[in-house]
Amino acid sequence: MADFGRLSEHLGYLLHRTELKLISRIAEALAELGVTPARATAVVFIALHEGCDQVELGHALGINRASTMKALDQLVALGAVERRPGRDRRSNALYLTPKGIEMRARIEHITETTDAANFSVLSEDEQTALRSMLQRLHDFDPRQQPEIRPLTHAVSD
Amino acid sequence: MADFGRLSEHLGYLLHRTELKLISRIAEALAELGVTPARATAVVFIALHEGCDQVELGHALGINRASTMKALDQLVALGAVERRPGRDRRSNALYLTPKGIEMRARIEHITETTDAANFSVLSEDEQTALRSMLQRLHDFDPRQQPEIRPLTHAVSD
DNA sequence: TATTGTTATACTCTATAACTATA
DNA sequence: TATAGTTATAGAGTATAACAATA
Repeated sequence: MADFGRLSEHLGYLLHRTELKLISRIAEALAELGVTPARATAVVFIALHEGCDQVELGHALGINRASTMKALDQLVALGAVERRPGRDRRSNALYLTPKGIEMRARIEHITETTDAANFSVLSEDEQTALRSMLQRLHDFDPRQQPEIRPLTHAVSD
Repeated sequence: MADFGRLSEHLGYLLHRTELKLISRIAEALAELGVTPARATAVVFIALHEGCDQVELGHALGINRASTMKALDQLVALGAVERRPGRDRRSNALYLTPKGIEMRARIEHITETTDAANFSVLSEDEQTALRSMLQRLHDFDPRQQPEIRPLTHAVSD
């Protein structure tokens, strides 16, 4: 890594640079299926939530309705997903096609294999500790923490 | 986080989702300076490598010459960076302006403060362990590892 | 009025390719 | 020939805004 001084020691920056490397390997491995990591995530979500609508999918992926449309159009063009009539006449119900079901199996295999290789540099105990830390970092919101106030009597506040 | 089944347990996916959250907070905090995390990284690099040329900057940022141009044009427009004549008549030497120097100080303050808040959910020991793990994950290349061969005599190979 | 899908449009970031000037 | 900067163009991914159909 290039010299970025103190930045190189920042946990946030290290996390960022590491993530870039790991996701590029996942992307490379998934390319044989014709999907990006984001599209693969959509396939997995639809598999686990058969009949969900586009709003639900978009919410899970963290993108809006218009972007969800484009992502879905790609997966429909790949023959992996189909839109069926939904719970009312406004909404679609999303389902994997047989090709999508096979794709999902291959996605899970590829991501698990790649993940295993990427993290094989860590011991089992380290991987457990890392998972715990990442879960907490993900769920933690520093803005909801109370300010630490000095234990002195302020003259005015 | 939405339900992604086994994917939610993958270290790679956890790392990815966590990184998305943390970088959005850094981006939000840096917005007051008018820079993205990537532009801020460029400012820090130029500060540490005064007189570097655009190729060196692009290499450090992991983007090509054309993209480096656009990034630099933005920083020049902000008044943070200037292009001076370089070591020969083809190349530019990049320097921070006084405004860029001040910006760099504020960038370091903001990123350190935000990082401290983001990671405050972990103990000091955990942060040390995390840093060690991220360093190793970053430097590790699973493709350069020898295949594990079974300890049997193969009939043919 | 609110929701769902859709379309058009635009913005950001990146890349490729080609050009200029220098080496 | 190779390198540094530049410019034009294109692609992927995102967003906003507006519209139609439906609730």
